[in-house]
Amino acid sequence: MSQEKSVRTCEEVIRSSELLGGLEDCQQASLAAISVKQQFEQGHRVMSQGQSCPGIYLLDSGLVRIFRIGPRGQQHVLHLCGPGQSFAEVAAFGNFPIPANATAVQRTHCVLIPIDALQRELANNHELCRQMLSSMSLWVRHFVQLLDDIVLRDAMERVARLLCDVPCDHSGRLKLPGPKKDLANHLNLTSETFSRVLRRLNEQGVLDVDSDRTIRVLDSEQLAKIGALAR
Amino acid sequence: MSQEKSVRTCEEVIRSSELLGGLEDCQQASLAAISVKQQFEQGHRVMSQGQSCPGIYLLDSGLVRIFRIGPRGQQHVLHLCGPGQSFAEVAAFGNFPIPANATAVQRTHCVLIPIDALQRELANNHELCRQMLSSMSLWVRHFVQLLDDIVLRDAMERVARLLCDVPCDHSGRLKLPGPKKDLANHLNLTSETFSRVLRRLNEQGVLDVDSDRTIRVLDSEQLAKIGALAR
DNA sequence: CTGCCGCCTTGATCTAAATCAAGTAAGCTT
DNA sequence: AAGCTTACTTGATTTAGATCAAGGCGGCAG
Repeated sequence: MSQEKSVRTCEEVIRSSELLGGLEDCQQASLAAISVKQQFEQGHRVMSQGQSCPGIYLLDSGLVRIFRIGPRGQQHVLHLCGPGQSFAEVAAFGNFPIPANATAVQRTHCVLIPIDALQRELANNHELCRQMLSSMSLWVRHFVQLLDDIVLRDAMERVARLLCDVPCDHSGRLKLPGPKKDLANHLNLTSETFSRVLRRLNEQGVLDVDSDRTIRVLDSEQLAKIGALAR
Repeated sequence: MSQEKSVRTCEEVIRSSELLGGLEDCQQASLAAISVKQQFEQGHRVMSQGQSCPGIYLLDSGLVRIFRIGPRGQQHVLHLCGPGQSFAEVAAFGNFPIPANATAVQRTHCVLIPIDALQRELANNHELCRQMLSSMSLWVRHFVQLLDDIVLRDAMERVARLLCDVPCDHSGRLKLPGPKKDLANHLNLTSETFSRVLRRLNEQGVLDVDSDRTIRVLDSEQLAKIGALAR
């Protein structure tokens, strides 16, 4: 139900993507021309570490878990990739093998911009290059922030931060962008700890956990303070 | 003593830098033409979070600690920047305020490529753009690796990895690239833990700690195994 | 309807590494 | 040479969060 989103064209997906949405129409069109639509069922592997990079994936709908695996088989979720976001860009621009794994958390529709066409475009299109350089800089900054969220902040601070970053409707209601266990893991917490933190925030009157993945923020002031929003 | 390195010209420093060493001579020359030499004394602040980015710093000699500060004043060392390396590139390319602090660990000589000249060069020089895009991709990969070293590996594994990455002379002797406390902090360990891990590796016959910052690797096989070098 | 399987919650216990607390040693400045 | 300071080592104790264990609850397959 509500899976009729896949009617969007490649060009529409490109236009509404964070990575390429800023390009001019003609550039978007030329990328769209050589793009391919792909669909992944829930739980299916999208790519694996070490593979050569097929290109850039842009998400139309669904959710993809990007993760790495440790020496004892533990997973770490680098990124929960939602609609409008992209993955495998880093390997595509850097021309190295895929550095992480990806599986579909839900059924997912996406557009693949094949690597060779992309490289051709990059070789010719200076403006594209400049924009992607800027995007990659932001991406470095993002990971640096994640890194020292994990290093410098405790469990409650990390969760508060996450909640502050999730878009929130008029009445302070927000929807978690994925399963709690994946969100927790992304913050380097167990789902147990995540759950306990939410409860404590609830007890302190900062939050109200509605239905499963919906949360109402009662005191966004306090939440921001816990998150220590002096980046 | 041995501080006579500062005789190198801007162009020489650019040529031997990891970031810009791959450029053509004429490009290097044009950047050198507008570069400025700077010197920082031990302990001096080079830049602070939130400042606007003055440009790219390339290290000629010395050592710079790049770090962020947590809500309780704790530091996290993102990068110990040595000769040939650079810092502030990310903010320069992304055009945002400096996201970290920097102080000189020792007296440091470096070359600053001012931001405006750099931006001009980037606007005109497609090849430069492409190379920097590739560099930033590698930089993302680097931080992702650091991130899940910290998340997925225990203290001994992290230290083993660090030691494997440090260049090592013919007879297995290597020199730590900075003070132990900074290296430890970079791996999200205290210097106490770092010290204890080295002792254990010594007891296990993998290492022999020579003088203060020099270590002889006795069993590099074993060291690599502990580091789980299946990236 | 029933049984199973993920996801989540909650409580009890455990543990890796932090923190605290002494030192030692090397490099300075005076 | 005496006195500082900074880097490092080593041991004892603490702790945040992980792990283990036991349900609860909702969805969906049969």
